[in-house]
Amino acid sequence: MAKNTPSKLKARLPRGFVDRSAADIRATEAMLAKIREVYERYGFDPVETPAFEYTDCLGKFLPDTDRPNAGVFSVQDDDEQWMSLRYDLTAPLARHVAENINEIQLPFRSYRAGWVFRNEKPGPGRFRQFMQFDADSVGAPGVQADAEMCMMMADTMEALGIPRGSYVIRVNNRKVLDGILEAGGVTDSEQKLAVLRAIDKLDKFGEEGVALLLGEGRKDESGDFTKGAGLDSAQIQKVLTAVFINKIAIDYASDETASEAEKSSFNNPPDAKGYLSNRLLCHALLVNADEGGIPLEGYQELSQIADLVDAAGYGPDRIKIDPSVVRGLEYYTGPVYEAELLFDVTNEKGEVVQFGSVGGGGRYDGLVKRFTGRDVPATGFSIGVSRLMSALKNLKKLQADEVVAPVLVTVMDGDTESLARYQKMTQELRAAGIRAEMYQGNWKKFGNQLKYADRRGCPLAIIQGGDERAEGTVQIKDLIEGKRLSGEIADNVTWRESRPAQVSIPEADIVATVRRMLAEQAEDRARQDGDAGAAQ
RNA sequence: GCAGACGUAGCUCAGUUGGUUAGAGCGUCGGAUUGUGGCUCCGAAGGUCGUUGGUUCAACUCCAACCGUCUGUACCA
Repeated sequence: MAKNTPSKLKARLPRGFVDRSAADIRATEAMLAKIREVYERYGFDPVETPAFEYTDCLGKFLPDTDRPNAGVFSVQDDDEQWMSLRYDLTAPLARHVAENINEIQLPFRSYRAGWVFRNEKPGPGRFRQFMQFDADSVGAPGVQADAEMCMMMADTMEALGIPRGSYVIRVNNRKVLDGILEAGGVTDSEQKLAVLRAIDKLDKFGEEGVALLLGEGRKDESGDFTKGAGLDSAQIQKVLTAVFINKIAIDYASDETASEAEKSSFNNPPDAKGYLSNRLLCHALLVNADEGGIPLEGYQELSQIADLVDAAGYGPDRIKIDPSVVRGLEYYTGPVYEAELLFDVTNEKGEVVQFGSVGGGGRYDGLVKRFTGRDVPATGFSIGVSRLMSALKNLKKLQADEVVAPVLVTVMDGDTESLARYQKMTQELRAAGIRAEMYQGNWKKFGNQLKYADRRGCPLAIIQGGDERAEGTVQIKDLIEGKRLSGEIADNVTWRESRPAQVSIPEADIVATVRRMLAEQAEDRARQDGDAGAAQ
């Protein structure tokens, strides 16, 4: 017999993309709400741009004829213009501001959450579609705008339930890195990039690894060789000293010189003997830079940020000046910052994974100017919502209060008059604000209706057959309690006939009874959660 | 992009020095039980062994290419 479906279509998800479950969506929504609340409180307003932009507006990735989709997903419009799916939310914002520059009142403070797309190799925790949540101040030239961004990031982390000490916002300045390279005699742009990449690998390969990458290169465990930046040993030393200064020369503040913010961060993390002072660190950086012949402007800006956040009560446990922060290679022109989690993140297999940053940003003074020709300084940051969510799952800080499944109104008789009665009961429950649904499958198999309710996690089932209707009652079955009782009954006939956890009530009392039973179940859940919490 | 490992049922995995008809557990569906979930028992469906080509009397097994997954690495706005 021939196969009747010879060319059955295979259902498959494109690699690097995921379907999202109800639980994921609800958790994401909860996170977005918390982030939004912080941004709103800081006086930012929502603005949204579309997923597609003309490719030339997005930045450096102009489709070339060989690989038009390298890095970004691109398509050609009817008129042959190249369009691309956005790969971040910053470039589209710059386009929006430039296009509406005459209507927009600067400084323009806005936020947006949205999906972005990158056409690159997916890996664990790395997808080709993921969500970012950005906030930007456009037309804000001073470092006070950058300092504000850092503080807002810190507040956002805490609003999401990440305790102080479990995250840190690290701040650097692109001008610092440029200055170091300049003083080190690194002028070739390829070489500059190689140096920045090497510095960025600190958390992955350690200081020795970075030193190798700054020099000849480094061989990884599989024997693959990565070519280095080719600096000589004097240059390497200069770069390492300037960049890793707070690792090399840890300079703890004494109580006499500490600010209130620094004092409040004392002993946090708990076993720390003292604390690094952002202000003293910046002082040391300036002195060092001066001696090393490195331009001072970047350091002066960092120093201002240190003073600003300190005065606002943000200690180095929350916002830390760190000259090793690199942050992307493209459009940043001044302060750069990134949010890092300080607790271990484990994957499904229970292994600790390198997590990296969960958000970052910086000053991009040139981005709007590309369109307008006039200086429009801007600064902003982005939170990687998808990444952060997988980390929060770990910390058990995800919105835990599960949405309770609907009450199921079962169907005993399928004639229109009966169906109308069931439908009316369902609507009465809904009108009372109770999630409810009428069984929509094959009603003739009553066992399947309860099986459905069980697997769906329904808390209650409403049952009214001919007998109940004749006496004007309904049965309400507590499926949670019934499940518990099932453990005590081995024989199926007894199990069926005993109708466990089932009450008979007058039809008029459905809403009140359902409401009461749901409340009781909620109390039970709360008690169990409490017990579980206490046991930990 | 580069290197390596892997690819057998919806899932987790057996298996074959190349030889009739490829197995198990779990899951799914049906029945025992036409008005009651779970347990138990009985039964069924589900595979061109990743794809294509090659070697061979014979390929799930050997070879090649491709596709996909995973690991490392490169790139990462």
